[in-house]
Formats: sequence, structure tokens, C-alpha cells
Amino acid sequence: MTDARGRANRGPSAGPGNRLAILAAARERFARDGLAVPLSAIAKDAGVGQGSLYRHFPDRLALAVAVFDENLDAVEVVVAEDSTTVADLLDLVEQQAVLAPALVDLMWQHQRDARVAPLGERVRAIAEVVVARDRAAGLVGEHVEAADVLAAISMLADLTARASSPNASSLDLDDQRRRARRLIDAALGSLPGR
Amino acid sequence: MTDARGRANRGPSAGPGNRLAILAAARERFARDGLAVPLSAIAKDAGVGQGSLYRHFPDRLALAVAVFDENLDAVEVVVAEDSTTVADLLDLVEQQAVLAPALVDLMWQHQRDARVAPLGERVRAIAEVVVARDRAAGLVGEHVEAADVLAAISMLADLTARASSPNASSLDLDDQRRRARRLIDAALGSLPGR
DNA sequence: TCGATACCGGACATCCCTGTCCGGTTGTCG
DNA sequence: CGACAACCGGACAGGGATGTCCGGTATCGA
Repeated sequence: MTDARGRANRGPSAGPGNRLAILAAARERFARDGLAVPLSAIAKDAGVGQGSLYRHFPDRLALAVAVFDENLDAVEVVVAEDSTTVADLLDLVEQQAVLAPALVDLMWQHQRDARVAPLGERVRAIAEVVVARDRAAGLVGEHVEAADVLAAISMLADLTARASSPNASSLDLDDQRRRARRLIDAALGSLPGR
Repeated sequence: MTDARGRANRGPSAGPGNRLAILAAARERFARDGLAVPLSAIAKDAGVGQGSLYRHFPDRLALAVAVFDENLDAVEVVVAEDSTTVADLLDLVEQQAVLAPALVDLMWQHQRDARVAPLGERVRAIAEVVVARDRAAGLVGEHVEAADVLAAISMLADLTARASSPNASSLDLDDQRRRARRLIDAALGSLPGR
């Protein structure tokens, strides 16, 4: 028998290939359709039976955590460079389109879940590092804290998600996104004390 | 027979009471659970059969439009007062919790729908009026446009929706919301030219 | 070579939401 | 007073997603 990708069923050891295919498909789907995409669709994209998907990832959360864990690895690599600024971070959010919103969704909706909480910690740590760096360089208002950057990311992510939804006049939404970004840049650049 | 509200089935003329009950239930549900709440739940809340709900409002959109049309009436009354500022408008968004987000959702997701477009126009008009007033009073940066306020409302609404979701540490989320609001206030107060 | 084993894929039962349809009830009019 | 008509409520079929289960297949060890 051959599966959808033309690979023969290799029995007991399809190796890690199957798991990786699922992760890749999940990342793409989460990014395009949001966190609520049917898992069956992900399985189909990965060329894998639903059984395999549920065996590797018992539920949606497990899959999502795996995807974002991987994703944060990449972000941390970028942030490790000294030249990375808050603005770069926000660029990243906008580029990843719906992936960042999905992460934000996940974090807020399941922050009590033992598997999700560490993700939140990682995100917070990333924000801390970049804010500290920017504040030292004067790129950001003196009173800006990591939590402010997180708030900005949440807001921007939501708007970006809308803009990449399958619908409607992307022109208006792109305009909205640009304005939102400008507002946030302005705010972070000159945030007064409370 | 008596219905859930103890009113007898009055046959051909239950009057407008039924319609109003549905609208009230819908408003409350949309506000608490978002735009995607099952219509059957709304019908139950209203003490009305699904048949009646679908007779009055052929689909979810029709119901949503009716709810928000009514809602915008109220907002317009508030805005008509000369003393209403952009900040007041944002306050309104925060107070209405998830209702505003639901409206924003609806507007972006179905902006091409002939029934929804007018809602968008009304919102835009409201923003125009208030921005013009605030700009004259110097309450807002010279380069702030109505579209900027709309972007701000969208962002704030999303965050507010999260904060009123049934889940998790409202403390953190409230903090996020406050920070977001502060960012937006700061941005609108001193938005530089592009 | 041949059986045991572990994993794979997809069929399937289940659940929930949607939107329709129909019997029942109650005012109204002749 | 009786028949009609309008409206009401809830049952029900359709569609889709979820998570489970089982027959099938490739590898490994004897």
C-alpha cells in the first residue's frame, strides 16, 4: 500500500518522518486557518491517518504546544542576536501572519494548562530580553516594560489574523494593520510614566 | 400551554414580545460568548422555539445585524453629546466587553454583505465625528484620522474579548487590557505625521 | 523462511449545531 | 358559535468534527 505522499507504509518504523510531517502540516494549517482548524484536515495534509495523528498527539493542545515550542526555538535564535529590537519582534509577528495570533490565543485560553504555561514563560522571557536591550539603546520609552510589549504583540497579532483571514478587502485590513503598527510604534517609542 | 417565561401561547399575535426577547437574549449571549454562540442557545435563553428564532431572523447574520443596529443607536445617542471624546468612545468599547469585539468581528468578516456594510458606515461616521471634535479641542494628535481610531478600537476590542472569556487569571488579562489602553491613549495623544 | 510485533491508515460511532418542518394552540371573523 | 388562519414550539434530518478501534502491512528475530 502507498500513502498519499507516495511513500510505502513502512510498518513499525516509519521513523520520525510521520511525526515531522504532522508538525509541518499543523504549522501551516494553524497559520492559515487559526487554532480551531479540524485535526482531520491536518492529518489529510500530512498524508497520515487520523489514528497516527492522535497517537502522536493525544489532543489539539498537545499538537499546538509541539508546534509552538518549535516555533519559539526559531524566535529565540533570532532574539539571541544583539541587533534584534522590539521593532524586529513586531515585524516577526506580522510576518508570521496567523501563527502568532494562534499562539497568543493558545496562551490566553489555556494559560493554566501545565503544558501551555512554559510557552508563556518563554515568550515573556523573550520580551524581557529585547525590551532591556532597547531601553538601554534608547529605542523605547523609559517606562516601557515587557508586559507592554506583550500587550502590543497581542493586539497586533489579532489584527494580523483578521488581515490574513480568507475574506474580504485585504486593502482596508492592510491599512488597518499598518495604522495599528504605527500607533504601537508611536506608543512604545514615547510611553510616559504612569 | 405555557412557555418558559410563563406566558401563555397567544397564537397568532404574541406581539413584538417574542422578537424583543430574542434580541435581548442574543445581545447577552453575543456579549458573553462571542459571535459564534449556537443559535439554539439563544432561542432557549429567550424562552422561544428555534422555529420562532429562524422565522424572525433567517440566519445568524440577520440576528447579529439587528442586535448591533440597535446597539449603534445607543452609541450614537452618546456621541451626539458635544462632550463625548475619543477616550469616552474607547471606554464604551471596554465596558461593552465582548459586544464590541463581536461587532468588529462581524464587520470584518462580512463587510461585503449588503446588510453588514451599513453598520460599518455608521461606525466610521461615529469615529469621524468624535475625532474631528477631539482634534479641534487638541485632545488628540494633529495627524490622527478616523481610521486610526477604528484600528485602536479593533485592537482594544479583541483584547477585551479575551479578558472577558470564561477562562483564566483575569488578573493578568486585566493588566494587559490596561496596558493596551495606555499604549493606545499615548499613541493617539501624540501621533506624529507619517 | 516464517511468525511475532509494532505501527499505520481510515472507517466508524458519537456528539453538537444548523435550519426545516409539522402538529398544536389561540385569537379573529363571518 | 364554528371555522379559518396565523403563529408558536420543538422534533428531526443533515452536515461536520472528534476521538476510537480494528484490519492490514512492513520490519525484525529465530
